[in-house]
Amino acid sequence: MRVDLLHPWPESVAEAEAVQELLRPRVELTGPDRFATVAGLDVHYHGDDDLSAAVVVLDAATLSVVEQVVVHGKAAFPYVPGLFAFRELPALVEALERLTVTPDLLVCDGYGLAHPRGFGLACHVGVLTGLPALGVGKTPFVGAHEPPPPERGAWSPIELDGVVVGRALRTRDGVKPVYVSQGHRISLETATGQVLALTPRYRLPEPIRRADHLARHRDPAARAATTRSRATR
DNA sequence: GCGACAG
DNA sequence: ATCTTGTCGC
Repeated sequence: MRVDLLHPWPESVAEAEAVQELLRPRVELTGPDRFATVAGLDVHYHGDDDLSAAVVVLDAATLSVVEQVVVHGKAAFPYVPGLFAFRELPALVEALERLTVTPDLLVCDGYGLAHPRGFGLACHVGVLTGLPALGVGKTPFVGAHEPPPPERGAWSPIELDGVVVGRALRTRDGVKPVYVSQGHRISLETATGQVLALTPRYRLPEPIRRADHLARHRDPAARAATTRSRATR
């Protein structure tokens, strides 16, 4: 698939924030509620700057892998809270461009609307691709919420300045919730339903788990070398 | 063995 | 965020 960056790459914090403000109005909060294929996106860091970005496309009904891509690159921006997306976006975009299929929904590791400027990674990736996108965070990052009841499927709203920007969602009985927010072209209700449907077994949705594993174990030779040197030590 | 969790 | 070690449990 083809992806346009839509803006020059920011050289400063101020420019990056301006890009977010510029693109935020393009976010759409409604969209389809059925998806045949779903892609998980994740990035794994090796040291300070080197990273691997993985995209794994699953059949939404069976959760079997349709296609997967991993690319290696460098972080494209310093780490600044709220500007996290700029570190990973170029590598993720390159991985998406190498796909031969176009997924119907992007499941991002991180936040979407639940973000200080309402434009987290899931919104950014969604706007660049034009595809429905949602974000799943592993830790509470912004906003306030009550802990949801302990049963799988239970949720509580995440509020920022009195506005609901996401949900703390229990995907397994008695296990820490995940934090779901809209990225692009999806309702919060649909995003919640999709996360549950994509999480039959573990805490995190299957597409994200697959992408995490792919990014983490990108190079079996390098991993074997690391294991050997640790054993020698 | 893999995943959650401690901290 | 990551790494490392151990325990519990499916």
